[in-house]
Amino acid sequence: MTTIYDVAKAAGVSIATVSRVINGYPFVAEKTREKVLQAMQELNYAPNLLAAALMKKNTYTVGLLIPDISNPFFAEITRGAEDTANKFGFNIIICNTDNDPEKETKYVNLLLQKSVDGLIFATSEIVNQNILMLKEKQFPIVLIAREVEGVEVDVVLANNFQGAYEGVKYLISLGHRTIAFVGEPLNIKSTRERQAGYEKALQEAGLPVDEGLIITGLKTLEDAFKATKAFYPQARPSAIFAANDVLAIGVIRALKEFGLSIPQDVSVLGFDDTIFAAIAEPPLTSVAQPMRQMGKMAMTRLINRIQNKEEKERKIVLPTKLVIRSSTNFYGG
Amino acid sequence: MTTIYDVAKAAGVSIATVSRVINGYPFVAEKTREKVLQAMQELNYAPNLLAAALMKKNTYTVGLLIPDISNPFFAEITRGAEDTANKFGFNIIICNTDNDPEKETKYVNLLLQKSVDGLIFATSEIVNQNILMLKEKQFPIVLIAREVEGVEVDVVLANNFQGAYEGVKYLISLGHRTIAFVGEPLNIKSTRERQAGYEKALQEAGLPVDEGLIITGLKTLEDAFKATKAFYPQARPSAIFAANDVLAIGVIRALKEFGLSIPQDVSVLGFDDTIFAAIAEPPLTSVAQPMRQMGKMAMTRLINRIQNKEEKERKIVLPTKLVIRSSTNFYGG
DNA sequence: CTGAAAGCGCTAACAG
DNA sequence: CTGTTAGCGCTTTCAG
Repeated sequence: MTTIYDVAKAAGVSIATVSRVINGYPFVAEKTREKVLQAMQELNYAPNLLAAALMKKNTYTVGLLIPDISNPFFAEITRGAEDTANKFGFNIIICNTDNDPEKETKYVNLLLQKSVDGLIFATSEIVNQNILMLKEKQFPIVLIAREVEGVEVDVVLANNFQGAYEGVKYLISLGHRTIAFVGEPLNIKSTRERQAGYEKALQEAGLPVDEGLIITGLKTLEDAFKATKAFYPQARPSAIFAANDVLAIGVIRALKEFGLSIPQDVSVLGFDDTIFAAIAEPPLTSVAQPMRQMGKMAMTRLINRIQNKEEKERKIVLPTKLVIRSSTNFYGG
Repeated sequence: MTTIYDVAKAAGVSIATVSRVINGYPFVAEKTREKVLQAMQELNYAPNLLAAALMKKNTYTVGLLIPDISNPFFAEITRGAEDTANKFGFNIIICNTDNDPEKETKYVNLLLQKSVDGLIFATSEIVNQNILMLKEKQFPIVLIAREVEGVEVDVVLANNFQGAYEGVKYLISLGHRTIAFVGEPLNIKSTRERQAGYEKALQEAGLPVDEGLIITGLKTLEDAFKATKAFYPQARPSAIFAANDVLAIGVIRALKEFGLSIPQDVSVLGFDDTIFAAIAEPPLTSVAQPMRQMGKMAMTRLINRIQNKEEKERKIVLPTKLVIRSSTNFYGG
């Protein structure tokens, strides 16, 4: 490994001068700079960032804690985050927490020992010890996709309420009057907001909010499949709003087993607009969360915070967008 | 930040001794060890791994270069790799290269400056400068999913030939006699191997290899869709083997537009068994690559290499597995 | 078994 | 504008 000493010797200057040109320090004679630059080139020198970090107190590395990278939703967020990290010369360490607080804590501690400059959490539903601790230390963090109440921290998320509201309004505009809501567990705030948006749209249209049409607590495609098999025969909605794409696919699968056609017999609306929506059969109309954009914003925010700690915490709410494909149609159409 | 000096002072020993207990050095008096441990506890001390790395020459961080984390295939590999990295106390930095050699080079250089202990490449189709350079430096690397000819490096991949062979044999056992092959560009070695497996199965069954039934050079769902629309009417195979799941979905979509039912009219076989296979309609029979396993093996191998550099390079070929779902059926069934 | 001392490769005052 | 000198926080001889 060639070090700053080798360069200094080759260029006939002191290591301080070499350090100055490495870091673009302004008051270096043009001639000296050139000598140094040339020596660096010739020796194929690249500064050891570990050593630099030890003094400078930053590593240009941040951690990204997500439940599971194999979930396309988080993979998209990660892509957005990594792209902008890269743009600013940062790298990201990814950590799959599986929503396990202990795993999360272990990761956080390890990353702190490695002196990462900041952390993005795409994982916590409720405030936890880690976030509190980091917040207290004034360590740069930003939360993504899920809001956490009770602490002032930066957070970026999509407008779940508005997205659901507009999606259901669209179904109503298609002539649907009996619209079911199929969602995840209610302890997730985004589920509650999506449900609220659904109800608001109904109410605004003078339609009743029927408990029998609201099924929540569903986590998997299978759950949605079974729930639909169970509730559809009595309820017979003409449209179903599923609070995420995977649930929507479970719904569709169950409907098909009843011999129904989508969207001729029943319209189905999803949420998230992950890759699943495009792959589904029929391709799913879905409320798109700007996943990459969320990753991008979160990272931008984090880097900002890293470089300028005194900024005030902010909640950034990104708009959703209804992506119309083939799973929705006019009532009776 | 509390340092090793604080602990030493609190425990009434030298920093050398503290360092020894941190690193589990054996010859420390039990009493001393306990004093130190207690001081560490009380001060809530955690060693600065950056400083340690500067001396020890390892960071317990490795880089993972993939084309795109938002591609479920690579996301699965990443999950497998991260899990085992974590198990061994390593972290991974992920890098999306988009198959761009320049981006790759930039990442490699940056990661080297950050002193990562090793690198996994899930990206390179052909030998490139980066790999050659790293190999020459004896820097620990392992390649994954794609074989690269011309260098001796560790590589882990699935048995593409065998997988294709068995998949097509299965179609033949179902009674199919006219089986098409729909694949990616032939400059990708895995495509060539899958095609070879397909041909071997046909030949072994005494079936002709018909050029008109072999379509390659396809990259996207759209490509497969269009290609199928174009070739199906003349060729009329009773089964189609698509060399990956996304292509299979494109094929199915085109077939449905012809008013055909899957698998009653045409059987479709995919490859990879990504999440898409389960989501597809109908759920896809697919040759599964053990993606997580591949990530796991690659990481295991890398860590081995990091800790024991003189090992010999190896090529690890993992078996595939045919996952039968609903897109395949008896000929005429 | 333990401590002193020398560095890992770099940055950051401080003189000059 | 440039060099000297302290470290950053830790590991590792080398004595003892």
